Amino acid sequence: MTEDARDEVDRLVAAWRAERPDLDVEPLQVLSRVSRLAKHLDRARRAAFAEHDLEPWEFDVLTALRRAGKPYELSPGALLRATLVTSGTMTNRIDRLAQAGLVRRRPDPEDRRGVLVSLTDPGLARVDAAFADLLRREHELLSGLGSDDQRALSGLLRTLLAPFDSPR
Amino acid sequence: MTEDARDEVDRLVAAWRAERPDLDVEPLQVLSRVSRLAKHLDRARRAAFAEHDLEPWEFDVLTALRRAGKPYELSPGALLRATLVTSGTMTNRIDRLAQAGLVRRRPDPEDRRGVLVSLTDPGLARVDAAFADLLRREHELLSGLGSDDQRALSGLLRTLLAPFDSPR
DNA sequence: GAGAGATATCTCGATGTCAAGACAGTACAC
DNA sequence: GTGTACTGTCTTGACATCGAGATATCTCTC
Repeated sequence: MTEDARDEVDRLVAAWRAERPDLDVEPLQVLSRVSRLAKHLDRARRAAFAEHDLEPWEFDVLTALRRAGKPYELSPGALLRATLVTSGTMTNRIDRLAQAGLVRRRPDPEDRRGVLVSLTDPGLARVDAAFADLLRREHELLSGLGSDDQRALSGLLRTLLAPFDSPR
Repeated sequence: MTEDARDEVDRLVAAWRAERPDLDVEPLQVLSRVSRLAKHLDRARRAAFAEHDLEPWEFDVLTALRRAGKPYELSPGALLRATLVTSGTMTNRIDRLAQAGLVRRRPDPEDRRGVLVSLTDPGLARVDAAFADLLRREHELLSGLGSDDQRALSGLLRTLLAPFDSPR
């Protein structure tokens, strides 16, 4: 029934049970772990990118362009949908990346409201190096789980994520 | 071999496989989902708290105090460890919560460097209302998973989290 | 082909966070 | 007891983000 506290969330849940035995705090077992893990991942990513002189936000934009394939070009709108930030933020990000010489902006020839953002050669090199490094580190973070467990985990997470991604 | 794209991460992984077939991008199946889910959860939480006139950061501090039990009092240092923010951020948060009348600061009688922060009565009422509401919504978010799946998921997440929480 | 509404991007002000460092007080060894 | 290292909190300045609104362009209906 009562498990040992193995991580911070176990302690957190135990504390809630003591204080509010009337509430069902089971959801925290999953969702608090997701939030806390994401916070730790952010920090790990920040450390990984520091070696390549990239901020996490820079990496996010550059990888979206990299994934698009040649000619590594997307609209700001597509980029903000890929990165879950607001339009003001994306404008700002593109400005700074362009200033750093990692991306380039040009008017969309097919839509005069629009703009197209593409990777420069230095941008491509940087993102490829940082991505390889990130994968190496993430592989390590997951070394505590066998591949069956990893598959199970990603499947469960997909179920939770689906209602956010698909609907609408 | 090839699965249908069921969420954004499936699409993301498929795009990477097409662009960089030389890399093992499996870690993204787990870790990108964790990050994206956390981002969506943040938004959901923000919406839930808005009804109680609380920001997520306010909620985080107030719940840490609430969990501590009577007299709902902790040092800033304990609070920042509980919330994973830096000391400057915590000072700022406490200032604003005190100004809003939700917490109170007093000198630590046992350590003259120290300070103790405690919930006021309005603070206690607000956090209890918001927490009950949050649990209701989180329960709903998890309704796609049976209780066995939830247990499996929290177990797997605990394994990933443990190295961050326990080791020194 | 004119008008209404939708879309794409950018601007601007407010805000929360972090990192680094300042400062006061404590603990421990000698 | 004195000196040194450590701890707990706060200050400051830089910065990334958001939200709301502005502008220009496109699309669709009539």
